[in-house]
Amino acid sequence: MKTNRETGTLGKLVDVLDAVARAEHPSRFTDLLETLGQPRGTLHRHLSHLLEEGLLEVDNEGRYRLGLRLLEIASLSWSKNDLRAVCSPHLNRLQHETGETVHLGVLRETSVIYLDKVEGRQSVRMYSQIGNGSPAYCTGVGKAALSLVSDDLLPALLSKMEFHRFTRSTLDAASLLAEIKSIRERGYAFDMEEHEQGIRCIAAPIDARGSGFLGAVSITGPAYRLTIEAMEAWKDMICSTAKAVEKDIRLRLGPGR
Amino acid sequence: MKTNRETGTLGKLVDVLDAVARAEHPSRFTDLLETLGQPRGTLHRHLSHLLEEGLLEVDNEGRYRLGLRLLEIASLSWSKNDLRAVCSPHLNRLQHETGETVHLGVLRETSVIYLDKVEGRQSVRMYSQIGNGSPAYCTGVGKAALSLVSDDLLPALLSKMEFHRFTRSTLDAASLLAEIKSIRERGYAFDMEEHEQGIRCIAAPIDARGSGFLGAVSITGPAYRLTIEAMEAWKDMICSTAKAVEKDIRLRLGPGR
DNA sequence: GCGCAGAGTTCCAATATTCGGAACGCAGTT
DNA sequence: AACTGCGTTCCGAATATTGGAACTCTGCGC
Repeated sequence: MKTNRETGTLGKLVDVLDAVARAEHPSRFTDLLETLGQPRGTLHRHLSHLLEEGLLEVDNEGRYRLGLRLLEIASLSWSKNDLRAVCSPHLNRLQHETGETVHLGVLRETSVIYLDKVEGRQSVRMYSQIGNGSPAYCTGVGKAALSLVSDDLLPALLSKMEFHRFTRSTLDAASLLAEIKSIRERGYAFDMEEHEQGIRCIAAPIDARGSGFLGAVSITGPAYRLTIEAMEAWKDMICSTAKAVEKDIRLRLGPGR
Repeated sequence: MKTNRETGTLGKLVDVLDAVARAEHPSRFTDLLETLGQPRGTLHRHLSHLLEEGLLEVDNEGRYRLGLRLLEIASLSWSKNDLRAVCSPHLNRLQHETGETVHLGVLRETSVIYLDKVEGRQSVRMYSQIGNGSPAYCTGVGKAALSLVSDDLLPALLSKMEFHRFTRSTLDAASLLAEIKSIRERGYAFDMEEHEQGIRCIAAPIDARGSGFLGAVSITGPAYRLTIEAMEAWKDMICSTAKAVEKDIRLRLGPGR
């Protein structure tokens, strides 16, 4: 369980945050002791420091939760995200023209992090949230973004993935590579209920390498509305949206100091 | 600029995060050097560690931004927040019955942090405000929450506030205390365009001391719709919502392990 | 009431990290 | 070629972290 990074104290502190974040229930001291394998004294000091900085909170029964300070900082991170800001009007337009839920996500290692979302009017409640990480290999946004990864980096990335079979249609390691090739040819990606049964999606990649991101926009909805025909009808719209975003990014990054 | 906390290394690292978060534009090495007053070598190491952990990102022009990792962690923090979860259905109902935007916020020191928001109109759930901190003394949610603070803690809290006059109606230190007293009597708070010209709000306090929070729900909207009459008509609804939330919290906290 | 077990806190000498001044590299300028 | 702004690397000294162990405080069972 010892991740070997060269980040000294910070690494261990982040480990603590992570353990608290991932835990199913609010963690008690002893739970963390076991999860992290840090010595008692050390863990205790880590916890008090994190508490004092507001990154963690503890209730009167000694259960640790993530602190509000994190929300506060992350909210700033979100509001200042360039890619998100550039995409915002495009997402709204896409939502308006299709009536379905529209997402913006970026690739981070082997998962997708959703940066923004505009919900459809007729919103069937789907679980997807801003900041949420989902596996790249079984989401439209993820596969579209993966299609931008260059061939020399791809194998390393794929080898880091753990392929869990969420539905009957979830791809495995072998078929993913083929899928990526065909996404490159088509220029857009489908998610045919590969992550969640009954939920489909069509996504187009956004190459924002210049600003350090590979991402995608997607249109998501229930399978009975996102028929093959509907998706065919929208493919040009979503691809041109992605292109428009890429252009906006170049414009903003070029002159903008 | 040396904040004297006893959090050793962590304190300095958080300072760096904070500096990057607060900066108007993405910061360069030298900017941070000046803002933080840390020695070159030290700052350099701090930055590389934060980079390696994904808490910061740097573009090819050496400008630092907050990393996505923060969004990811904060999203977990948000989704697991008990108060938020308990309130969610109540907020939806309130939004539905009034048609206006509904907020949930909690008090953190002298500011309010918004935990959730249900927007009027297309029920687009935006992250925008969530996590955002606003001053407590000039927002409905803030003043309602302040009304729950006990008299012996209040002076210390008030003395930490900086009263900035956002609009003609923004309260100052003197009037805030009187206002808090009358909120206690009434049981709910108004924001009569005290933070933003043309925006009003009515809020009811939520006492979740048991789980460590003081908060409030609010209904926000333009002054021309939130007339005195409209707010009068909603006061019972919002107060009973707050009471219902408090009851739900007790239920959930009591038996809940 | 007594003692035991579990959970959390405090202590402190040994050690590994951090600190921070100074020197170095590397553009782009004059 | 010398200069200046910007960032990186180095290394002895200073300091924070480490982690074992002892201590406290419950609550529980006998």
